Amino acid sequence: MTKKAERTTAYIIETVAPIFNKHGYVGTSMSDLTEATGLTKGAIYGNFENKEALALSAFEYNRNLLLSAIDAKLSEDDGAMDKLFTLIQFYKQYDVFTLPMGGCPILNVGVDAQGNNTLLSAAVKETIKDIEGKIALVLENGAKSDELHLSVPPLQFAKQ
Amino acid sequence: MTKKAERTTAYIIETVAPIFNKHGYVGTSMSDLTEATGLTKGAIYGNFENKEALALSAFEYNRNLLLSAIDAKLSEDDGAMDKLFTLIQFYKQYDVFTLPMGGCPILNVGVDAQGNNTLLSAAVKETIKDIEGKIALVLENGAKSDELHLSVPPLQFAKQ
DNA sequence: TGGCTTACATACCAAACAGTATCTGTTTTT
DNA sequence: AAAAACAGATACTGTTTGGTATGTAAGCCA
Repeated sequence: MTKKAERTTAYIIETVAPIFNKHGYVGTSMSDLTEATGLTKGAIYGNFENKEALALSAFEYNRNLLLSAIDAKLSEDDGAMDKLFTLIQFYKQYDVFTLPMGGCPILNVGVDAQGNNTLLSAAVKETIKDIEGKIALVLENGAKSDELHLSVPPLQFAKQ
Repeated sequence: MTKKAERTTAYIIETVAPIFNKHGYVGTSMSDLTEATGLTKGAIYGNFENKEALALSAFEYNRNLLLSAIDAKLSEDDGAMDKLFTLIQFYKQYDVFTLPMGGCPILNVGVDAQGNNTLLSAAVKETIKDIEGKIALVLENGAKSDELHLSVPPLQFAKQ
């Protein structure tokens, strides 16, 4: 059986992730989090070093949700063109997908952390590169498509 | 001669606008603003009712900067297609234009105020409609172009 | 130039902030 | 079942928050 603390750590992240995503880092207070989780500050600070570490974990949680959803969509089809098509389909209903986590985490955290939080900002940039890499891979594997993928990928995320 | 208070009110807005735009509403403290302006809280609260009113004025200041820049670009040419072209040119160097005001105010304030600030959020929506209206007008005036302008306009701003 | 008015500074407030030291109850392990 | 380890609650810290009441100096008009 998983240790008690591991479960509450996961529980905290799950509960806290959409709140951080909606209200931003500075816009989310520890009181908001204790209220939402039903736990106390002692419990939260027992599982996370500080607020920033918690926010980082929360972002990574949302980020993984998003990345695995993309991976799932990409593995549905075989052809490169088909992959791209379902990916575009996915981004067309992107807002309903990101609704439960409080909007696009990349956009929200990206804007929020811009001038405030170095660590979060770096994590966002890395995630964007990750997704760009995934798309670039699809393009490269499809030998029929040209190499315009250098300028196109960034536009994909901004659309939402 | 303009009254003293009017000038300091304008000075406060000019100084404060990029700060609010960069750090967000909650991310900007009154201390940040007193430090940046060199004034005291008494001075600021003498010219603005509260923090929210100040943030709103700051956004409207950035918004006007943006809108008048668009208007200036649009009045350069005559033909509808030419107007659209220079508009796209403008959005291609949009990031360097919005750099002095701390990034795109619509995106920044829009994301920041999403779940937090009703007034700011409404002001952003109104601004987006304004810009959409300007583009729609260009499309309508050019009789040669179709009426795809219902779905296209929203994409223009997200690109940055 | 005098006296009224406006503009700004000073000093302060209660509330909320992130964070922590300590204690107690509950799991594990032996 | 007893001992050791751990998870979580309580109660508190110093600091910063937005906001204000009062004091003072500058601006303005007669």
